[in-house]
Amino acid sequence: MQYSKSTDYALHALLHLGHPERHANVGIKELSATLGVSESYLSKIMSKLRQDGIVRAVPGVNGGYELARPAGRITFLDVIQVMEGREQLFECSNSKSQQHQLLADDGADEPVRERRGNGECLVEKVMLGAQQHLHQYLQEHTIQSLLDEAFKRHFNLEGNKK
Amino acid sequence: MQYSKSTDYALHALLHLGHPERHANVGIKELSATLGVSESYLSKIMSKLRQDGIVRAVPGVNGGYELARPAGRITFLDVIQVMEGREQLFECSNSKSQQHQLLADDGADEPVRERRGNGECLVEKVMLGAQQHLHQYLQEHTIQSLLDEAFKRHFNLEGNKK
DNA sequence: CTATTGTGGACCTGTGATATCCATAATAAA
DNA sequence: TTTATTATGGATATCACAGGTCCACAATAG
Repeated sequence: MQYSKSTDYALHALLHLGHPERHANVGIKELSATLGVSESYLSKIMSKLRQDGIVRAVPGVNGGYELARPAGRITFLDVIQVMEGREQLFECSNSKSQQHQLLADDGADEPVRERRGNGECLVEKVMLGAQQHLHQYLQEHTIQSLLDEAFKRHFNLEGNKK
Repeated sequence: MQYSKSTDYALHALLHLGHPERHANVGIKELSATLGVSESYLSKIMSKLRQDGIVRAVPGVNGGYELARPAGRITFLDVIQVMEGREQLFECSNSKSQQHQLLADDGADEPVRERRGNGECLVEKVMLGAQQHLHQYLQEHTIQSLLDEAFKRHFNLEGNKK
């Protein structure tokens, strides 16, 4: 259970695009060279980011990519969901509510069922909670906030050197 | 990016074993029938749980499985890590610290590097934070806490019916 | 000794991640 | 308008892994 390399590449590419002293359009060549990823593969990723409105792309001479909105409004969650899809973290495979009566007192009049009629599995419920926690955290971190952090460190290091 | 079915099966199997009115050893046949999963596949999963000390197994007539420790000390995280492995949620693939200078001011004297010499990638750092949040949540939920929740609901429903 | 029950290895299949290559479309500059 | 540049999308290849089956073997109770 790990985020894919595509997500890695996407995040780093966006950080490059979000750099304050970038010119408007960054070509796939520059991105490819910077990240050390092949142009062909990286362009697939950028294409996906474009389809989901994270970046804009312009073909032709001097074309390239740029962020479609301010870096502060591109969250980690946004990027991850584009690359990894929006399925939920966990799905109970016993959705047919078969003999899913984990807690059935055999022979009792009122078996306690772990899953109730409304298709609600308690395991799934816990995992949904986990997912919500995760997503909330990922939403609080944006391309911009990471850039800020990087610059903060830069200046701290500068200060220490003197 | 989703937890595997094995994790699903494992959690449900443990809930079955954790049921207060279970006899000591539950055979693979009973588990298989309850979960609706083939014996052969489920036994692989139980084997794994045994190797990691989550359950105990005894072969032979009247053999079967039982929890190796109280249900309150078997957390969701425990189970997930057995089934999914213990790799971290995200790993920066640019570990060779190549030209990973995402924030390099071209031509500036002091390029700000997103990754510093100590192999610390800021993207990875954010993701590690996410992982910690997730793990903390998953550690707070145990097989026992889910059983308790199920029984609580049971009695609430009972009350409503009268 | 025998029936029962878990263990572990070999094997199979489909799917998805990672990646490459190429033809095509769009665009700016000459 | 032509040409060079740059992004797009389809086809394809490879590989690992999830999910699953089958079987021989070991351990155990009666």
